[in-house]
Amino acid sequence: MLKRTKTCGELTEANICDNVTLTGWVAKHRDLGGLLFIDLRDRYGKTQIVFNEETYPEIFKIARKLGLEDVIGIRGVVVARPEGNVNPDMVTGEVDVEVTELDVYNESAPLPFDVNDRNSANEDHRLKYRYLELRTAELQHNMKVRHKAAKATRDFLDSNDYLEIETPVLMKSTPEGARDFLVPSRTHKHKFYALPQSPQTYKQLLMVAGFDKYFQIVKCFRDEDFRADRQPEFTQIDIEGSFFTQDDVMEMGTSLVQYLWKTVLDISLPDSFPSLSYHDAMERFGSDKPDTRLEMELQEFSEYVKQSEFNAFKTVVDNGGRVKALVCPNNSKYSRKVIDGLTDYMKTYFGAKGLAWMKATDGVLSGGISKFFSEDVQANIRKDLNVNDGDILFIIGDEEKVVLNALGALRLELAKRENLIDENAWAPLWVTDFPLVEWNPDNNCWDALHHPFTSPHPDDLDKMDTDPGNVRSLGYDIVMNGYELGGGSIRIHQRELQEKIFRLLGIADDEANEKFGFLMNAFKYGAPPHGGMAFGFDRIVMLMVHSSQIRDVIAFPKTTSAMSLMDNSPSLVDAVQLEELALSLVKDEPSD
RNA sequence: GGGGUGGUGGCUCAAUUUGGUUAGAGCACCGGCCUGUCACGCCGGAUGUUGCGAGUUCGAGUCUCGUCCAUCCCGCCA
Repeated sequence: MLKRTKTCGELTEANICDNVTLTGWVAKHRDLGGLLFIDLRDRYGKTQIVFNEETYPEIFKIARKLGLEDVIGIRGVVVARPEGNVNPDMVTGEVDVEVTELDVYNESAPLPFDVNDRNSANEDHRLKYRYLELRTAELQHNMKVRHKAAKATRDFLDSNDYLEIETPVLMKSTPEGARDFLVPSRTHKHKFYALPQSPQTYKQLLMVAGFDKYFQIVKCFRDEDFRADRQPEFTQIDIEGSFFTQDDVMEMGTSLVQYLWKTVLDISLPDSFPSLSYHDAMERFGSDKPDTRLEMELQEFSEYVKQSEFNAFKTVVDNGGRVKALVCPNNSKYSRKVIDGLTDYMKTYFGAKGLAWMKATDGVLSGGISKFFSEDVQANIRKDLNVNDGDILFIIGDEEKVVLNALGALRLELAKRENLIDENAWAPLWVTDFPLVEWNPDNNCWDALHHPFTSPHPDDLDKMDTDPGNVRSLGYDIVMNGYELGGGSIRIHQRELQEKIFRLLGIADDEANEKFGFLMNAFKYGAPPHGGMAFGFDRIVMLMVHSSQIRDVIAFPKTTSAMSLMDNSPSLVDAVQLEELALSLVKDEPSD
């Protein structure tokens, strides 16, 4: 085998006359008759190699048969390209390698798609041949960025005295939170491990063990339904520290994100990130992960409703509901048909009962529900909400949750339509003061908003028994461009408080003991106050490469139905395997 | 669990307002020509169970129903 002396991405005119050996893939083949050009590609770039029938007829004959993606090695001489034939678009465009020796290592079958063009096939097809898609320039780049981000993470945390400690992948199943992936135990029949949804309990135990600064870049697994930014297995940067306050964690998280963006992208993020309470984020942006690259905010509208004749909204306000509005430019684009489309979107996905609107033109509000508002009220609306001619107001009235949720989604939809988001901007922020628990009307119980180990806010402890819905937690999320990059909390480190929370969440004492007894026990033996957070590593890299799908930054991702199209997993297993595990399959119930 | 979009040679797409000859084109592949190409060019060739299954019809890529897969979204994801 020819051992390469150079890569395909480094030869320049400085190398002219050098004898070099290159290895790589045939990326392009241009046969001019007695002269043949091949673009040879490896991880580092492309180099044009030349075969000449006159000088090396034997080699030429073989080279002529080469096809796309054949793997070859060549020895040759670096020569300057003739005048006028330099390719300024290629790093190596000033030189050719005239081939004097050729080895063919592997001939490629006709390709399922063009690896020079990621758009040359549908995604399911590319996923089936993911190892080919990974040859594309885009995915090669994404994997490099992912590597750099992982290395920068380790460098940063290492230099701040964090220890990377691995935790088990086979662990105890807990039904709280997301659905677990289960792994049957052979040696303990009828028992199962679970794959971790996160190493949460382990890292807390590491705090008890005295590893006061821990981190891990770790795979996590959640068996829920998937999205463009959610895969069944994903990677977290998991971090925890002892004697940390919320500010300590947020400071560390800010520094890490700044370091990552600086190191990987050479981008300087602001010295400090803005911080919004959950309440303000919901009121102003209709989201707990607001995209603050966009200024448009939800505006209070109940006052004007009270002064109007619009009974549908008046009833909403009288019944304790909310009415809020968005002001959007370019009202001429919003024909009846377009507005109907938006209304459908609001109704179908966000439970809104409708979408009211008014247009501002020639100094008045017109159309939609404008006739229900007197001239004076209209004037106030225009002044207070800063409405200009050419704007359109969208208004939703409903119970609070629906209003905020729907308008939050509409805000993003309008931003997309109006192109209001600067794609090159970075808008990091913290969201704090999350509610500790949330009422679950289906099961008639309180659910932890973050997780059951999150500490309540010390100022709200007195409300724990009387008004749990208004107890804030010491939980926080970090948000970037409308994506939740990560989140965490100060944890409970006292057995008594933890027991109290479990009871609030409707987890009986013996159940809590069975599931989390090991953690509660650990708290008996000197547990330091501690807290931390976890970042969605895939999402960080996704944002860094300006993608909107984490599949783009995972080497071998799964589909939205959690299948791997390349190796066809999940798949059936042998009866023998099942027998060993003491498992038997239930016949599929006919659906419906 | 629900909604939207899509599925036609190896790949990307096309096939004129419910339908009508032999389902076309580009890329890739095979053969031939071509000594400065870099989206090389030119000539020729091979390639189709229109995702799958029913139905309507004299006739279905096209219409109806079901189903599978992909994708985006809602629910879900402590």
